[in-house]
Amino acid sequence: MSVKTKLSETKKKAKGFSAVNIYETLRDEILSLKLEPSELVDEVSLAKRFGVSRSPVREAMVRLVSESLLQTLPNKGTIVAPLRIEEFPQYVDALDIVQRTVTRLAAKFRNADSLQQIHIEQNKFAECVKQNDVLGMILSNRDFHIAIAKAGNNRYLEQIYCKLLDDGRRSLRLYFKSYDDILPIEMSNAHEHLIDAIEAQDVDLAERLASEHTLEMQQRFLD
Amino acid sequence: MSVKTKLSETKKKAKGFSAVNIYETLRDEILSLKLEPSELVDEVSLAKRFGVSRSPVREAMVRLVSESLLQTLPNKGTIVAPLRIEEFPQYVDALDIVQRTVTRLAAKFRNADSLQQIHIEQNKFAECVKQNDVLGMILSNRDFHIAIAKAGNNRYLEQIYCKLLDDGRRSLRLYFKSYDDILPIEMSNAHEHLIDAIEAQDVDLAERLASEHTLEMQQRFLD
DNA sequence: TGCCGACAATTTGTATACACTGATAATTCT
DNA sequence: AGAATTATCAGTGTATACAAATTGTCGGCA
Repeated sequence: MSVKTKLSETKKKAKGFSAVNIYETLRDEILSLKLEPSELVDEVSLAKRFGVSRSPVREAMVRLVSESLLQTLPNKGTIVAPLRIEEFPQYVDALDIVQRTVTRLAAKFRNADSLQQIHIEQNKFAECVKQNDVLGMILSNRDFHIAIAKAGNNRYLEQIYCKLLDDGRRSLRLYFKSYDDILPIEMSNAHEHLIDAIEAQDVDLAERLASEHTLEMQQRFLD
Repeated sequence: MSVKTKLSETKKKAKGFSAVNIYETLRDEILSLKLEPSELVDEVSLAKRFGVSRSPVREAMVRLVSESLLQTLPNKGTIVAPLRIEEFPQYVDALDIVQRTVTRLAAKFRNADSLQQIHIEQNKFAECVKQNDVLGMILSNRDFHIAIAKAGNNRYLEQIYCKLLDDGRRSLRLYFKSYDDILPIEMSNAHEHLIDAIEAQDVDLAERLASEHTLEMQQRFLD
């Protein structure tokens, strides 16, 4: 919502706007499960929907395929990448490792700027939880952890972490959907503790809290 | 070389062949520094070079941009992603962490199949070193480590690791170029020791050797 | 000489037309 | 009726034509 309005208000149609717009819209719809996993998407309908030709649609789709958010079945069409819940344990293992690493680095290298940014994101997150805004919560949770990763001062790890977090958005969405999108208010607490550890530069505690945060999520998911 | 011939021999022009072919060719040329960092590439020359229209070229380029191997300067053209050597320490840090993790996992979960695959890749690597084939060595070094990652049984980490290794191919190429492409014969030894540790399921030793392997490379690079 | 404006050239972004391929439906033959 | 064959179709892959935007250049003029 925010991205779309911001861009479309600045200029109705800058040169390379369509493709990016379509890409971001589709990506968001895939990650928020507005488009269901394994759902068929085809170029002509999307072109009609966005009021453009197939070219920009195709460009967006190529990008999404290269990010494994779409999947082309040769001579059968293109589908939203299936959500393989059986891979969830593997996913959590990977996330845990990377999350511990970046959080530890954050505790080591955080400075005034990055700490402030982390606080800002945490406030957004808390607000979403309070208002029971699931989609917003999932997004701001991601942004919160990315702010931490940025504090760790390693672009490569940050990027890896970002991709992993985005990969997990669909699973999170699925999880909360199964609970009628009701958010437990105490969700913010874990984040607060994490911030404290980072602020105090207690690297070991930060890493442990990050790990517990992940494993707790996994525990809740497996039911 | 091998990829191109293999594909073109199977079918002269299968349906979606051009775009993939162009993508793989360009990707290989970028990672092997046949295309220089920051070099300008434009769609029409590539289309002429590959004897196709702009469409498949564009598709390939979109993919490469999304993988950060190309970079589009708005209204100025597209260039090969610059090689930021100042980011090399960050890169090595990230690689070290991931490499230690996947190698440790490999030592834990390796089985007969994966061990055999690791041996096969190591043999290829040794052969390249013996013949002083730098490009082949860089590739088979990557394949060797990926074989190890596969043994670790985590698709997510494997993918992350693969991307990191590919990102490093240009730096490696640059390094050996500066030494007139002469390979030290003892390069295979480190790999052999690593294999032994994995075979013996000595997770700590495997992790330590992996780390030493990385740091040694970093040391040699910084001169 | 130095500055300004128009115009040409380059390059990307988008639209559209055509071709090919595999799948499914329809039809025919036994 | 059942199997095989043909026809149709949906969808993507590729080619080409056109539009938009920016850079640089060239001429003119103070």
